[in-house]
Amino acid sequence: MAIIVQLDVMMAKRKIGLMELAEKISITPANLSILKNNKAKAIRLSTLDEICKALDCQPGDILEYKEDEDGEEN
Amino acid sequence: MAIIVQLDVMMAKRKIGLMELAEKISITPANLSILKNNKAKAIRLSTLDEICKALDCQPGDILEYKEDEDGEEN
DNA sequence: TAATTATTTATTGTTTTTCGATAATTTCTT
DNA sequence: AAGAAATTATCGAAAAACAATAAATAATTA
Repeated sequence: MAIIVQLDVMMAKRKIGLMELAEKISITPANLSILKNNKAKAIRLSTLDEICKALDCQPGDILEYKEDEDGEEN
Repeated sequence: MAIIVQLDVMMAKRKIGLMELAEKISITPANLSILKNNKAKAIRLSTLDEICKALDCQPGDILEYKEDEDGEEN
């Protein structure tokens, strides 16, 4: 797997914490944390939508395709 | 919903048709068509990965957040 | 125009995964 | 140390991917 979810950067830029963002996009902090730390295997476009709206950014600011280095499974 | 899947552009750029891409990423043409025409409600990161790999592009080339115009449901 | 190919749409069933709810744990921060 | 924030884990329900398939529509080509 070489798709990386990079929420940290935009969150820092917007100065918003996980709790606050979670509330804004109506998702539990637990699930947002999973998303934030690349533990999610899929994402609903509606969720991506909420995130982009809340952080005022594009999917490309959050999702990155990185050439497979070794040592990844999935 | 304001997340748009824009596969057409990159496919044209790479001169690859739906059938060929579908085979490359190991998904049925039917399902790829659904994805291509914004009928999908979610996407597996593994699928996004395959697409980026096959089209040699970034998620941001394929996914776009567009401010809600009216007349969309979901 | 007819035949062929590519694409879209629809249906059904299986499997995967999100997501809420919750609790416990760990990591900041003050 | 105490409180807040973040992570991790578990369970169950609902949603959705995806395969397989078939049928319909659009596009291409002979």
